[in-house]
Amino acid sequence: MSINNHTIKFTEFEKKVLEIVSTIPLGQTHSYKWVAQKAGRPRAVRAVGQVLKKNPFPLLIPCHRVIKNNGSLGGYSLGCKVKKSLLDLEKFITHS
DNA sequence: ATCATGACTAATG
DNA sequence: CCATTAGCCATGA
Repeated sequence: MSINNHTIKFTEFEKKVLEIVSTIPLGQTHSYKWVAQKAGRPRAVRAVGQVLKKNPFPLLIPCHRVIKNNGSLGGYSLGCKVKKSLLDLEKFITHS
């Protein structure tokens, strides 16, 4: 039994974005814009989306905590329903 | 090098 | 509140 030694190639931009998203604490949410800014590319908002869409480890990297600037959900690789559920759950947890 | 692709945003009707 | 629109950008083909 072995785990394939796949080498995942990351772009600097990707690494930065993923890293940043990883820092978002439980129960909190931020916009794609926010991430873009933190990554030093204030306008690369759509690009951020691209990265999150390819997110290798959903759940491990809390990309579900990233929503639109206007407050609406935005998308999610595993489905918006899941995203919403997770956010509700986390809100519930941190609110208890 | 060029082009299409979005998990976006801000502005407008 | 909904629809459309132009601007913007890192990627991959």
